[in-house]
Formats: sequence, structure tokens, C-alpha cells
Amino acid sequence: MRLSTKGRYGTRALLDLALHWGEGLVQLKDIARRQEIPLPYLEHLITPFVAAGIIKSTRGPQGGVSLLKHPQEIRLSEVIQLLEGSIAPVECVNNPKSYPRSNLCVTRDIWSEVKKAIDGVLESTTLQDLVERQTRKEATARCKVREVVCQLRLTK
Amino acid sequence: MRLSTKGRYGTRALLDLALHWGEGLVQLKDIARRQEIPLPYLEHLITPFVAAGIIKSTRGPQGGVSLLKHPQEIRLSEVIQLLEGSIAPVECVNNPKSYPRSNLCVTRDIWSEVKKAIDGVLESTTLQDLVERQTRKEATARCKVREVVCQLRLTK
DNA sequence: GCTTTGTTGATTATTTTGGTCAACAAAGCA
DNA sequence: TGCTTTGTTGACCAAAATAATCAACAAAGC
Repeated sequence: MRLSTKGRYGTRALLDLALHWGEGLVQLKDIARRQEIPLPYLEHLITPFVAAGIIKSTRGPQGGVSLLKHPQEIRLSEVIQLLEGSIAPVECVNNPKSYPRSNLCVTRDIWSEVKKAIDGVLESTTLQDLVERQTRKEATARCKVREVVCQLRLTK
Repeated sequence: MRLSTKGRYGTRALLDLALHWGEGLVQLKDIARRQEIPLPYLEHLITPFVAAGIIKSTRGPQGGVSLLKHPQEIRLSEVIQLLEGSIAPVECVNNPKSYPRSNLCVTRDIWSEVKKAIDGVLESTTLQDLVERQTRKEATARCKVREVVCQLRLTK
């Protein structure tokens, strides 16, 4: 049940773009550097988002990519779907007709429930949610003076 | 996020054993035939359950395997754990210390929530639950006479 | 001791993963 | 115009995981 690097890298790349929302174009090489993703690999990760109209790209000097939709409008379910395809744990959950015994198969029902549980989390989380969490985490780590235990330890 | 055949076959094999609970030993070749699992492969799938004390095995003529615990006592989470290891979508969710930046990583938090959602389903489902669902499904398919639409079509 | 069953470890083919590389296309600037 | 900078595309490849298979072995029962 592991997510491949495609899913992990891709999500980080989209989060990086969301963090730069409103700042114009962001270059792939900068995303690659910040998120520690090989640039030639990142290029392939971006493709499906451009095709899906979620990312706009511009070539040439000072070119780059940026989100076409507000981070609030981009659900994680959509991101993972584009990167990894369906998150269904088994194929027959996507395509019941391909599996003639599916109407008697109880294990299939369970995998279907697992899929719904995963969907529940991914559907209800947007890139904007991630941005806000990140901002909150960074604020906490910045060591507020009046706190007894200095949070700066976190940045070590 | 796909389950491998290990997880699917193994779950079916355990369900098969649960369906024969109380009937003594079941031979691997019968499980293999009913569940359409290659016998030499099934042998390897059974091993971890024997090691974990969930299955008892006896060699020799009329030997076979059987559950050591009541199907009610065997959770799907345990089954999948033994077959596939942790269901965490990313490694850093299992082992936060291995990933020094985890306390700032918001994507990790989301994968952790996904893991919890999956766990929720698998922890709350036992083999006995699957047995009961199966029984109920078969009863429905057996075409109750007073029903207008004959459910026998399902068995085609 | 022979047969039937499960156990174990080695081996293998195929597929998926995780990239890399090179040729290309468009945009901007001298 | 031609050069540089960026993204695009498709071919390619190595490594790892998957999904088995096979053979030698061990125990149990007749």
C-alpha cells in the first residue's frame, strides 16, 4: 500500500507551487532544488498537471510554471489521481464488471471500504490546507519569546 | 496504493479457513483450488501466519492447516500487516525519527491521516465479519421464491 | 519404508519504479 | 536573424519488487 516517489514528489511539487501562489512563474529547477527532486524526473511529474489544466507553463527565459487554480480549489484526491491513477487497493474495485464474481466477493467489498476511507481524507484536503498547516508549523518553530520551552530546538 | 497479490491471495486464503472454522484441517491444495491461488505460492503465504501463531499446520496424510484463533479474534489489520508489512503510504510515517525534517513536513502529516483512515477500516473488520457478509450474500443469491426479481441471475 | 502432506531456500521471469538522456519547441533578447 | 533560456516529449535503462516456480527436505500416518 505504499505511495511511489511519483506521488510523494508530485505532491511536494504542487505544495511548493501553492506556497508561491500569486508570485508569478516558478522555475522547475527551483522546485527541484527546494524539494530535492531530480529535475529531469520532475519534468515528467509536471506533465499530467499541465494536461489537466491545473498548471500553466511558459517556456523561454524567465519562464516557468504556476498554478492555474487557487490552492483552495485543488484537492489532494485530484493530485494523487493524476500522479498515480486510482488509489483503489485492488483493480476490481474500480471496474466491477471486469470481475464476474465481484457480486459474491466479500473481500472486494472491504477493499472498497478502504478506498472510501482514503478518499475521505484526500477529498477533504486542499493544497491551501497544506499551505496553512505549513505556515502554522513554521510559526511554532520560530521560538516565541514568552514560551518556557524554546521551540528553536526544532530547527536543529 | 495497490495491494499486491500477496495481500489479496492471503486474505482470501484466511477467509477460506474462516469459512471452514470448526471442520478440522483444511488442505492447502483445496484452498489453492477454491481460491485460485498457485499452490507453491500459497505455501509461502501461509508461513507468516504459522509463525505468528494464527494458523496451526499438520504434515502427513490427511494433514492440513486450520485457524488457531476464532475468526472473531482475527482482525484484517493483523492479516495485512503479516502479509504486506505496514500499510503506511510512506515510510516516514512509520519511522518519524528516520526523517529529520518530519516535524516540519506537512505532507507527512497527511499520509499519516491516510494511514489512520485505512487502519480504521482494517482494525474494525474481523474474519468473522467477512464470513457473515459472505453467508448473507449467498443467501440473497439463492433466489428467494417470494421475490419478484429472481436473484438467481447473479449466479450466471 | 512408502506415501502424503507441509517447510524452506534458491532461482527466475516479468513488471514496476525511478530515473536519465537527447532531440525538440517556444519564448525572449541582442 | 541567431543565441540563450526555459519547458516538452519520447526513448531508453538499471535496479528493485512482484509473482511465482522448483527441488530438497521434514514430519506424520499407514
